[in-house]
Amino acid sequence: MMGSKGKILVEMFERLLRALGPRHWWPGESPFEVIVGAILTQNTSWANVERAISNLKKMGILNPLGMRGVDRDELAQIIKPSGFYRLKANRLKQFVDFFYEEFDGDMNRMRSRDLDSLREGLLKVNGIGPETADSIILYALGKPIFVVDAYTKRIFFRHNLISEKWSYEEVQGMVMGELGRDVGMYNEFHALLVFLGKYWCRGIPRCGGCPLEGL
DNA sequence: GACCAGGCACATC
DNA sequence: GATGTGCATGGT
Repeated sequence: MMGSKGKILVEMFERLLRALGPRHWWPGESPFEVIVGAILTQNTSWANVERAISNLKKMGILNPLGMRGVDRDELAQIIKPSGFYRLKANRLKQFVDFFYEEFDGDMNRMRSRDLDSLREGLLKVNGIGPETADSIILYALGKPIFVVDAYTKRIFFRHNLISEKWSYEEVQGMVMGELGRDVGMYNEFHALLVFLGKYWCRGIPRCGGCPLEGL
């Protein structure tokens, strides 16, 4: 039996999907590209990440072997447009090290690890926090975990589903408890919330005419 | 020129 | 556990 918050969440999801259509997330041609994007987009606009991704593709190093081979300082210059570039070059290197140590650079092997131990492992990598770990698990590996981000918190708070001070795990736990495990829905819901946050709350009008008006 | 963007680690209290 | 700060580019 679904709680009252669950009903609001479902209504929210259905309205957003109907009004905005499927978002086809995550943009990226491979799981590895999705992971790199997840790290590069930390506190950074996606437009800037796209430039960095495009540079990586041009250099032919948007793959595990290529990224392992490139020099850290050179990598930093290549991803410069994404901002925090020295920091992020380190983080990408740390992830690739982890990827080879734990999974021998094999995405299928990574995918075959169970969700909880995978999340635990990812969180130990310096530079991978809860949102990045969950984005990797959901969007690169297709496992059922709900991704929380700044937009999600803001929208849920404004619709009285959470308080402002709920932790990441509390928000995530609420959603997963109410909705049950559904990879397809988690995928679409998070994408829709980000889209709404970017192009409606900030971009175009304000609250007037918003698909969630009155909820 | 201020403010923001699909966070995270680390220092300090 | 809560709060503050550095990290850096490019768009509005």
